Amino acid sequence: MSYYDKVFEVTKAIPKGRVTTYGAIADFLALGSARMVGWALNQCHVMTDIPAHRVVNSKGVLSGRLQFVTPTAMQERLEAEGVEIVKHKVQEFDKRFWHPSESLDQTKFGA
DNA sequence: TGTTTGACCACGG
DNA sequence: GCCGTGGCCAAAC
Repeated sequence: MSYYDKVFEVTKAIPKGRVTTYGAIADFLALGSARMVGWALNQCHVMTDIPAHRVVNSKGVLSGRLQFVTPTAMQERLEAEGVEIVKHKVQEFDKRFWHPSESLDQTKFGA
């Protein structure tokens, strides 16, 4: 399983209405850096089953929105799941933040 | 082989 | 708020 497959697995495991960060995924998978996560997610546009809109940067900002079909698609999809977005930032980010270790077993991802 | 780029992060000015 | 710097690792050129 390559590192981006792990990123996809974790991303797909993000609960609806919750968000996580590139850094959290990188930390959970011990990939070495959050940049790998961003790069992997950049590839996800070809994957139809990856909720990449639930992944934001460390400040809760939808930094990847420009990679979606439309710059607003990411926000709209999040709002459809109950996540409020203002100025491209997740509201109540600390409450909506989800860490992979909260639901996943790290030993399943390579450890 | 070496350089640039990227949906990042943290810190500093 | 903006920009620069250093670190991170893989892909593309």
